Amino acid sequence: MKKTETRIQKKNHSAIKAAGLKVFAQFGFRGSTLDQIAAESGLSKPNILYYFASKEAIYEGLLAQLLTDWLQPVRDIDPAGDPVEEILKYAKHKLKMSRLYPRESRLYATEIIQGAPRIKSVLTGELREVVENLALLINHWADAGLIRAIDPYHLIFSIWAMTQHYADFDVQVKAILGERDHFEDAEQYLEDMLRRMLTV
Amino acid sequence: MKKTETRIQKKNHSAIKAAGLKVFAQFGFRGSTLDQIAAESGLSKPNILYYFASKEAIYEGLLAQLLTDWLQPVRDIDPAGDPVEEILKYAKHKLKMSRLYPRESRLYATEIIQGAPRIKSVLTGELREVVENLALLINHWADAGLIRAIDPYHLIFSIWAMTQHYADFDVQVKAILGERDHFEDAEQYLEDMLRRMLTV
DNA sequence: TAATAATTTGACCAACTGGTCAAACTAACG
DNA sequence: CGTTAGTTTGACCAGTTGGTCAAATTATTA
Repeated sequence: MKKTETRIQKKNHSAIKAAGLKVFAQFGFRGSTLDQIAAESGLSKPNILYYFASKEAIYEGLLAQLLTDWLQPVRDIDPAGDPVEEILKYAKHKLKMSRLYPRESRLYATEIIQGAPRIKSVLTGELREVVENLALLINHWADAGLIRAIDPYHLIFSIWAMTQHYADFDVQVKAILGERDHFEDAEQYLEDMLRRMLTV
Repeated sequence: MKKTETRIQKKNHSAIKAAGLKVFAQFGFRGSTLDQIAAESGLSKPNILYYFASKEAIYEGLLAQLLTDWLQPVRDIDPAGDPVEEILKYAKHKLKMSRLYPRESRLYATEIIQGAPRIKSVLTGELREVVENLALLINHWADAGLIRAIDPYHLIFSIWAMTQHYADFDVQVKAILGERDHFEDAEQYLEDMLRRMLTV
């Protein structure tokens, strides 16, 4: 492939992606403008289009990156590990992502809320497959008496919902709890919840 | 006040609000256009602006309605009732709202994700107050030994996150579970989770 | 039914949109 | 240092945006 990326190219590509992430995560695809991304990145609009073919290309690049980053940790769950600890590890990882990369979470949320027009095939393809495998594993663990019998899909949804909530609804959480960091309490709560749900 | 609302006014006001809800919930404020709302409502663009002062007026009307609808059930929680059943009743009500009015949930989600520019004062005002009272009540119940000691704020967040997830991430849920209704299973899971979290 | 009030619309506008392009500029390299 | 490849930009374009307005149409009521 094209490993030949100039120093300038590298810098500007990432500047545009960072700016695009910031803007798209807040306003969604249709609500965002190239002018906003230009202003945010410090580049001119034509200059942005020199590095990316279109507004959509920036957006789709971000989404693609995101999806691989999110799917991997699910795949990394070890079937041979301790079930409760493996699920807990995954949930904590997801929560950490919400704390460190809330914009990515919001970008994904806006895309899904809008009906996932550009990634529906990934949802019914890769994502579904990965989740199905995890569900099988959880059922297997339950059958082996290692965890309590539980609906694996809704368990997964509850982990996603709770962890992403702290990124997506950050303003609301802060309006209620104040500005100080609340992720430690959230982790405590999440761990408590999962342990109670998974052990008999 | 102006109780004098014509038959036509009533019809068109609600047609515009319904169309606005549909469009805003999908694309957010900035991503939505009056032309879309016009097409969706079957009215012409100037006609819409005859009933609402601006695009923003439609949006803010929807948000205001939504907020009062969402705050009321929290206020309706009965301090004299059975703690677990009261919390369960609220959670189930919230889940039913997600099933019956997913657009309202998505509209709220987009607004919050975008930083809640138009309702931040409500969040730090009414919402915060209502949540604080509920948190006090939950702590009170715990002190009385009626429920397990638990972080009331994160409990509330987990209820919100899980219930709204089924509305906001509907496409994703359906991509994984298929198209058939999954709210019954969700309710079962939610009830199981809350009972485990609230009882010793 | 005639007059009045409410409703609807076509034509229009200035600002903004994503995107183009030739020309100017800058970095890299022999 | 000169040439070439890579970068940046101002000017521009056609389509869309929220919103206006006078005129036409329709409903209400005396």
